[in-house]
Amino acid sequence: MHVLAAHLGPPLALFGGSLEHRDSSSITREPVVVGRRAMDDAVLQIEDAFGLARELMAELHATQQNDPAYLAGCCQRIAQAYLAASRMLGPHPPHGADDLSPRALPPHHPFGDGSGSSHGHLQQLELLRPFLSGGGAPSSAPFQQQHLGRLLEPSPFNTSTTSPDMFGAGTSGGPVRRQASSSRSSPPVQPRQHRRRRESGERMTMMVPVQRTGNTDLPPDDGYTWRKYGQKDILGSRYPRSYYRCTHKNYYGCEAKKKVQRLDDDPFMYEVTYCGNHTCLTSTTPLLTLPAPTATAVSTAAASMLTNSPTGSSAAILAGQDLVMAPAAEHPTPALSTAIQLGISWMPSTRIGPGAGEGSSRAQMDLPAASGTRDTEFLVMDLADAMFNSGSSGGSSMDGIFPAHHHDQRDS
DNA sequence: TTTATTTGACCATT
DNA sequence: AATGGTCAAATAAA
Repeated sequence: MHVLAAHLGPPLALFGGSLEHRDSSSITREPVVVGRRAMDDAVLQIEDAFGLARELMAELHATQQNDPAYLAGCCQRIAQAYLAASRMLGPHPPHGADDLSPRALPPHHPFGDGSGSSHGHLQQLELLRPFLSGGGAPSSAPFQQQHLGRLLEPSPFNTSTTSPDMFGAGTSGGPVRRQASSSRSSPPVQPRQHRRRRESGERMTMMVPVQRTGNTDLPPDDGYTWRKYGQKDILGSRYPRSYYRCTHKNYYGCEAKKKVQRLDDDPFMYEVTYCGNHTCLTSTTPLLTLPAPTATAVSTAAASMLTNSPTGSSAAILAGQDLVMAPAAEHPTPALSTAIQLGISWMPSTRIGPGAGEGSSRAQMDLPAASGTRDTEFLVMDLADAMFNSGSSGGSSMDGIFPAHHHDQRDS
């Protein structure tokens, strides 16, 4: 419960906020003709399905797996994911596929719309998975995946096996573009694989005020650690746009990204666009400082958020540690409010030390607090998590902890 | 020495 | 061709 609530922090707040639900039309597609893009999407879909299956496999050997309803839900999600892939690959859906007719988005894509289908509720819960870190039924072991996710190795599809263009185009194998300035002897130069700009489907945009303390040039911390990988001047915008990816990409293959851009007409406000979901799972420990909400309340909040129109006029503003419901907000459900409050409470405890602003991308250290309700396993998890978060994100110091997780050699 | 940021080039998409 | 997104060498910072 604590653990679940921990991940209802800032990210969950996004769902009640001034989101712009952007839909990439390329995701909703007709599968009849399997073109290259459709094929790519199908592969991604399969990867997603496989990831879910892996999670279930890992969980089967974990501690709390004997909830039939929960397991059934897991199986159903996996089946949905595979069926989605199947549909993308051909015009003839398998028998009974309609019942499980998935969405056009990958099963755990955070920002799918999940509306209008009979299984919308399930989808909606699934959409929250990266934020809830528990995609199961609300009343059944809702936070198992919190730990499950950390036990998981990086998914195979997060390596270069299936997406070499995205993950394997590093200095080790890919073409060297700046050979003139490179002192290394370059390996046999192959034609650079065209970088496929993965269609992340939908993105979520929110307005975030500048930090009110410290360096106001930094966009506020959102609870995750990010590493800046680019900056671009945008046509018609006074301020450049910054590109961030999750700091933990190299170890957990976390593909979460975000773009941050200052608004022209309001320099004290940032537009933050999140793309992709976190597979790294950030620290669970901040939860310990919270009063424990019921799993039902949290799950209801999540579902309520998602059943509300994502493009609704409710404007949640994440202001560093504050999340403010703008006056224009439509009537948020009580559960929604609860979840948002959880998010608020979560923020301050996640940062220790200077440079906590996201711009600095400094590591965070979350020390596990004593809790009589958590068993030893959880404490070990927290310890590992603390190590995870305290360690540098890309360096060799992590090798001793997660030696097997080095799939992306690009910038290591 | 290690890690993060900067920044210009490259690439995909429109 | 224009534009936005990403890569990766160079550089800065810790």
